[in-house]
Amino acid sequence: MSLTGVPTGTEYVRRQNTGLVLRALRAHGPATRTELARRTGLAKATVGTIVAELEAARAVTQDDDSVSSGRGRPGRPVALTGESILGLGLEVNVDYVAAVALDLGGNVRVVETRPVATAGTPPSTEELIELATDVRTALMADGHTVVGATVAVPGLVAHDNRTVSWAPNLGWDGRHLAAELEEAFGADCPTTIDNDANCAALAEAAHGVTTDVSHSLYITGTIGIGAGIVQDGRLVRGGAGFAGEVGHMPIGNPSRVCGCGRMGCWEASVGLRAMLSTVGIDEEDTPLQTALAVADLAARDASTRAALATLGHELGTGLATLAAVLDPAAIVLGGYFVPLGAYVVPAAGQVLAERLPSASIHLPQIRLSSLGIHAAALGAAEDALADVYAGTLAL
Amino acid sequence: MSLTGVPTGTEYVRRQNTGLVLRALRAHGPATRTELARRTGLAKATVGTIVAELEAARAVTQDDDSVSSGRGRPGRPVALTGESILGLGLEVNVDYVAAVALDLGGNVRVVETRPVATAGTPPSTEELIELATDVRTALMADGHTVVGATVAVPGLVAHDNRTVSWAPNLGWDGRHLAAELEEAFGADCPTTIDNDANCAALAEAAHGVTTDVSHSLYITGTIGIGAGIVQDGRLVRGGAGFAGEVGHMPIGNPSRVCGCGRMGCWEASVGLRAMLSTVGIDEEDTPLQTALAVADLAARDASTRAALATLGHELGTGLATLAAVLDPAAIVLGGYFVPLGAYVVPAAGQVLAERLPSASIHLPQIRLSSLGIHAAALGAAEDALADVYAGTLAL
DNA sequence: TTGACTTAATTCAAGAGTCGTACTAAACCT
DNA sequence: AGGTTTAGTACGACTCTTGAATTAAGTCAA
Repeated sequence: MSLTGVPTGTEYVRRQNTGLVLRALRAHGPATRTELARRTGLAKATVGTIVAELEAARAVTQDDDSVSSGRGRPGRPVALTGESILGLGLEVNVDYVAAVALDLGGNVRVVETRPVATAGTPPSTEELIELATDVRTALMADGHTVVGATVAVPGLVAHDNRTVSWAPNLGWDGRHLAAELEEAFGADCPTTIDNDANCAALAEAAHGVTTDVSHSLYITGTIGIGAGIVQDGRLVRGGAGFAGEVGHMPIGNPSRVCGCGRMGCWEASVGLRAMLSTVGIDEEDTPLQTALAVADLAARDASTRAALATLGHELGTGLATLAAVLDPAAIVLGGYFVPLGAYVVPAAGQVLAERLPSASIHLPQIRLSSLGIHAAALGAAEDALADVYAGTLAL
Repeated sequence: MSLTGVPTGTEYVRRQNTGLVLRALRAHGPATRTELARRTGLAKATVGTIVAELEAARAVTQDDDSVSSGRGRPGRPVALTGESILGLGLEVNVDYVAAVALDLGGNVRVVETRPVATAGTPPSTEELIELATDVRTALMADGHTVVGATVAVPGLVAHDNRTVSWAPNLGWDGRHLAAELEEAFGADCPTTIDNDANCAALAEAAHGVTTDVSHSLYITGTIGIGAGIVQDGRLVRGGAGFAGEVGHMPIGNPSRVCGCGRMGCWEASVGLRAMLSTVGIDEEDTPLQTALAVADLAARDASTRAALATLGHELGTGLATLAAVLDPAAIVLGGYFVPLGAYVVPAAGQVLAERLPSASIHLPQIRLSSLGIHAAALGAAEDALADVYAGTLAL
């Protein structure tokens, strides 16, 4: 309990209220100044000056067509513009690097994916930096301003959100990735790093299936299992930034050997490899293709369906544990679970309901991710814009 | 992602900075205005006006003895006073109700415990209200101001922090406890409710063994097992307020029958009853007395020590799971674990270390609670003062 | 077509805060 | 007794929000 907080001045108030206006525009769409005053609780005069400032910063634009609501002077709505301020989201994975640019209106402006240069080896830092700088320079050439970048990494990210602590699939121990990217960008483009599950959780909360709740849990499902935890709209990161490393929880079949060498890890029961070995299918190029092949088989074969139900049972056991600890309103399954949802979710949901700590506790809903392959990159872009919506960033 | 936040004015800035000054005084003790300016980063003039305001509100007092540091005009330090502003913490348990009054300086002014009126039955709401009003009127007669009250309840508390959702040990389903207490207090004394594990976690973070970290996990150990989760100095409460209900996680010996009727709940392996049945001792009046008796036996008997080590192993399995999810810097064991720490912690720590998701992750320290029986009530009192330190409360 | 009406947006002065500078206060040192 | 040094205050400049007054821009009805 050391001293926390910084001295606050009146400019802080302006920033706070600017963020409020931006969030009001994002949450409920374009609106006149008067309507914004109603939404935010600010005085009309205040909204007026804030909107003027945002207009000068090219964050919002005046809609030309004035909207009349019957009587009186018609209002001139302002809308978040996609032309100026963008957040850049980057994603590194074992077989590709990807970039997503998101504008203030919540629209995806750019999506670019590049497969790894030499197949079989993970991408190098250079490949990521090249993609990032390419996309950024292209955007700037079009007159956009990239206010920040965030990289989603499959691995442990230190609490400073600037250093990769451990990414065994990439072989990137302890890299100062954020600093390297900032240097490559040259100019002012603050860059942070985050875990891919965290980013995906943010993406679902902002654009996916958990926009309606503020406490959610995202489960990645590939070879490893990870979690992104959202509580009160904010990510739970843990003391050192390593929260959500749920793949190696001692849950599920205790006799299964995990890739980490231990026995009984959760991902040894519900990870992709475990699923394949119970179903008896070979791995394809990507987790998603593999899952689709399994889904195909399950549609025809009852024993495959039974195996997937068993896996769903183990999945539910872990979800019940997580739900007891975190009490999420919704749990989102991502990765390979998405194509197999029909076969896995019922069993998981049943275990979840059975193991609820008390009947008074609302059963968390299990939902399937809707964002597809670029969830993490999208969440990273959202994160890059977070400072803008928070009002922290001077525009 | 709905619209969050409220309009902010300049008075908000004052409140924020007032909280900053109060926290600076709490964290590092009495100080002159100049020293406070240095600690907080505020201008000397600002500190001057804030201190004057706090003095008028009788929150701080001028130390009479001016402290000279060699040259120059000596400073006149101000200190948080214990005479005026107090937080009232209340605790309900199966066999007693307790009250703790805490002043701004962090000193406990009053501790009062009342055993349940009719032995064998849990306390009634009336007994709690009587204790609360008695203590409060006595404090007010002495000229103190009670700025708020918080009740620690062994059970589920709804997210509004005003309603008990489920307290099977008390038989208090759905009570509007906060409203009842506020009515009994009559005047202005905002009252909230919180889970006892949450309160104890707060107490340890403010006055116990986790003052040095901002991410911690508190485990209660009585008949049931609960957890209080602190992340970034704030409690993690979950979507409906039910986070930390870890007693019924499916962890540990799956063949053990839990009091809830299910199999394999964690508390069926590490709860007090489970411990007693493995050790072969009868329950005494309170969990603590029971634990002391067991500790006594363990000091002499090797098989008891072995049984406790086994229990420690199951404890460690659950802690490893929790650590993987939450990444706390420290884990605090409370309740009956405290007297048995020497026999239980080594085994638990070993499992925790073995099951760490990655070698890159810092091993959470296992610590024993230092606050004794009144941890929850103390944490409740701390919670009642939280608004003051946050600067939210007008004094 | 014109004037009343209604609603949107801006202007303006008042009030609340912080901050840096200048100034006063209170000790010690020589 | 006067100089030096540090603590605390007074004051004007600046920022920000707010409510009231004012201006702007439509509809509606006669």
